Amino acid sequence: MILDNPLYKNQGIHANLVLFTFDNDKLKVLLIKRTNEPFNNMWALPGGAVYNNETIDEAIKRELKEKTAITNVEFELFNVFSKIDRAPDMRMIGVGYFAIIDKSAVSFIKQTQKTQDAKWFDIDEVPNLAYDHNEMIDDAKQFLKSKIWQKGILKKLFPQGVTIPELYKLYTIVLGEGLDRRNFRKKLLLGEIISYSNKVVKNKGAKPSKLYYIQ
Amino acid sequence: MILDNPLYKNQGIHANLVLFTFDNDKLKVLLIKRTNEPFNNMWALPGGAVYNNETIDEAIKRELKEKTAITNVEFELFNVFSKIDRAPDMRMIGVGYFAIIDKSAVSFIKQTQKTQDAKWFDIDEVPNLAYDHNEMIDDAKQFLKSKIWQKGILKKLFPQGVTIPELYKLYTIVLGEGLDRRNFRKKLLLGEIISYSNKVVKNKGAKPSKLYYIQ
DNA sequence: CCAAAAGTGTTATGTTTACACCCATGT
DNA sequence: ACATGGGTGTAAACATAACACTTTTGG
Repeated sequence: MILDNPLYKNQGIHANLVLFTFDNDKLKVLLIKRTNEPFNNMWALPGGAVYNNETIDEAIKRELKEKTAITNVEFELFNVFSKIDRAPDMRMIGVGYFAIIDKSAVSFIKQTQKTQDAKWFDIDEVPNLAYDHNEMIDDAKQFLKSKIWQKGILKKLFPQGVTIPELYKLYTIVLGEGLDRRNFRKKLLLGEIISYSNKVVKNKGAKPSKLYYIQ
Repeated sequence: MILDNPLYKNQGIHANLVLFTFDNDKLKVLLIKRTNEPFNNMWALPGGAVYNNETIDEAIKRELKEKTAITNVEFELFNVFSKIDRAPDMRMIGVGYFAIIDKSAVSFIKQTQKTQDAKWFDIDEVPNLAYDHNEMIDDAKQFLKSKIWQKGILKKLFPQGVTIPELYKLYTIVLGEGLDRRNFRKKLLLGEIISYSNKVVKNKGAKPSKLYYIQ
């Protein structure tokens, strides 16, 4: 009976992933250049319509693999988007997922078939995107804010270790200015979030930074 | 083109609301007795299929009003459910919303047309429900746990004031045993969550409880 | 030698935890 | 009078906030 009712007909579900990384002191987001209508040739978030034979989680994994060759990403729901006209042609509900991975995935993407279509954009240089994907990214940034003190996020971002100044830049971008550098360091160390690796990283014209591992 | 692809055909979206209240020292959830197939005569969460001419938020409001006459409820997304067979007949994605309201809404429901169909169930006495609604409720309980210290929740639950023992029972149910009564009181008062009303509430065979307002 | 950026410690304030006895009421 | 359940305070541990000078390096 539902099938006959125009109020319910022709609906679909989009699964989209806002995938962040932190590279070269910039917060970046992965975008794909579309090669189909609608929004052909526009940049968009990775993702697409959910198949009938898969869960939304599976759809995200499939789409990400197809379009970027990235696998083994853990992601998390952050919001659902249901404006009536968010997609042309058809009523599509958008389900937004959040993930963050380390910058070594940058080169990984470049090895895929669709290399020319996938690119990391600085979060401040995101162009106009297909659908409501700009809105999704804004929302995901807020979500990141609420999760940034979780060790899990840091482990995913810095599996090879990190310096405190590098972390400080990340937190400044995500949370905004105004963090005290000394208290920041104390929180990371006393809170047992990082531990010293006995290595240092050289800096041009300045004292070397100590390298820490995420605990 | 999407319309012709069996992988995408005949999908729909369910919006469901897990509506909690706290009444008579019990955490309760609102259920509706279904009067249509599928799952005719089974208890279920309020909600239903999202129309093409409304957002999911609007669908929740409409369904709740239709089935319980309750309006002006603030709700929040807590999860999305996408198991392939969660609905018979058709592929339906379920979007779960959370809300909590004060117990005076109990009588409100009884004044509606569908009174015999809507009932508050003690959270420990929820029967087998239609669809995956038991799973949704379990999930919403977890969500409540993460929000229970927010003043907004308490304001919605106790607009007419509350005693500390009553709050203590709520927190014990939601968070589990093991809260220290004196520290609990201190947190509420020093944290400026509640403030004394100069009224008391009588207790049988025991000292009266002070009544507090949520600040 | 100097500019740039990283490293470092103390004090005060607020928050959380642990813990046990007295008080008002109804029967 | 007594059982029931509500009310109350203090000290220790821990977390957060405010605040400025010294050290290492490259040019």
